[in-house]
Amino acid sequence: MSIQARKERERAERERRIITTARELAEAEGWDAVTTRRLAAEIEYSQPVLYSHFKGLDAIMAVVAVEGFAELAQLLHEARVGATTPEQAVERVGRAYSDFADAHPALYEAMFIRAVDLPFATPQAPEALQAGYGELREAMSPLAGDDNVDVLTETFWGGLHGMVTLQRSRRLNPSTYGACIDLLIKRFIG
Amino acid sequence: MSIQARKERERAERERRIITTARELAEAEGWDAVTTRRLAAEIEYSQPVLYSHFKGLDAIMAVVAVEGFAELAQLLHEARVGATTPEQAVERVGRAYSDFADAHPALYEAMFIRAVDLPFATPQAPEALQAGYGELREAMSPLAGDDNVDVLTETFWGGLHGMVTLQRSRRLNPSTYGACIDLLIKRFIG
DNA sequence: ACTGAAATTCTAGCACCGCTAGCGCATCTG
DNA sequence: CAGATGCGCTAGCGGTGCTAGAATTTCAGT
Repeated sequence: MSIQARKERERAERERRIITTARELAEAEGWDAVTTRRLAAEIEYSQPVLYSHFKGLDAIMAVVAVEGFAELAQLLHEARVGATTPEQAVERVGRAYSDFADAHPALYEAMFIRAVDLPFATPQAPEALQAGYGELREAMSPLAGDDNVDVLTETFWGGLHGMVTLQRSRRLNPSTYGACIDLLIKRFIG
Repeated sequence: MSIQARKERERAERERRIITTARELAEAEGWDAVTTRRLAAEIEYSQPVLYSHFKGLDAIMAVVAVEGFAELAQLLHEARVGATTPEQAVERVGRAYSDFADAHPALYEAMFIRAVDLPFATPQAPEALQAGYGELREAMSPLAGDDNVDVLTETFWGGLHGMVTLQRSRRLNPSTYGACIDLLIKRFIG
């Protein structure tokens, strides 16, 4: 059975290489540069090999997205537990979200702009995604008051997402972006 | 000069037909269905004709987007002037924006998600776009208080845009979407 | 150790994309 | 009526995601 174990291990390694190569390529040159031919050349296999691991290019992007969900969830968690007041928690979480989007634009794109075939607001959603949402929710919860916590969480998330996407597509005045994030947070703390 | 006038008129009509066909096709089947071959077939000319009118497919989408800016600006204006209080103005404008996005998803996509080659937060931006922003700004202005009006306007816009885009890509719980819009507006009125 | 079977990887190709060079025809000018 | 001009066409380039089927490698049974 050792020989089969080796093959499985090598196959898993190749799959990892596909994913990390896709992510690196996307972060370096954007998702448009991540083509099946390019990816295949990069891992030094032929195109059809990709399809023995994934259903298609979208599925590869989805796996990268899930990786991103995990990293974001971790960052949001650290931001939240590092706060001393509920208000500070919201502020830190909001800033962590915005910073993450700025630091990893391609990753953010896979997570929240492209890759529609992932389930989102359901129990079938990836665990890491639910964890990230949970961090946001946990931060908002003490400040909900009469408002429904999920509505509040989704709205705050929507606000952050909107700022992030308008900023990244150069639709906002760049010089006021920071002030906008500040104001958004203020409106959800008050 | 009458013969040349006729030719110019016919050429302008053909250009209009390209634009309206692109928009109709996009609204009916999404922008992915708007290909040069499809568009050419629809207007009953060959592909290269498109390039005698526009630099490329992106330019066609940009023209559709500008059309959308004008329509949105008109809707926002009507919403704003139909209000009796500053708070109601913000509420009506916010709802008009969200309703517009829901009613014309492909148009909204061209305006605020794709088509990056249009100038946005500068004086070179299309007039209709500036007009739309102006309506938003006018609505927010009375409620700015100590906050910078442009920062407030961009932030409110960002919030709306975020809700709209997360909703359209099915990343939100559909049953709470309305409540989220309500809450967002409330947070910017209070 | 050798041969047939099974699994794996490759080459080659499909149908499509945006875009363009350059030919042929229709129209206008002298 | 001949030549020049401009317009729309056919055909093609290099690219895309994806796949059928050949070829190679690896395994299993005698």
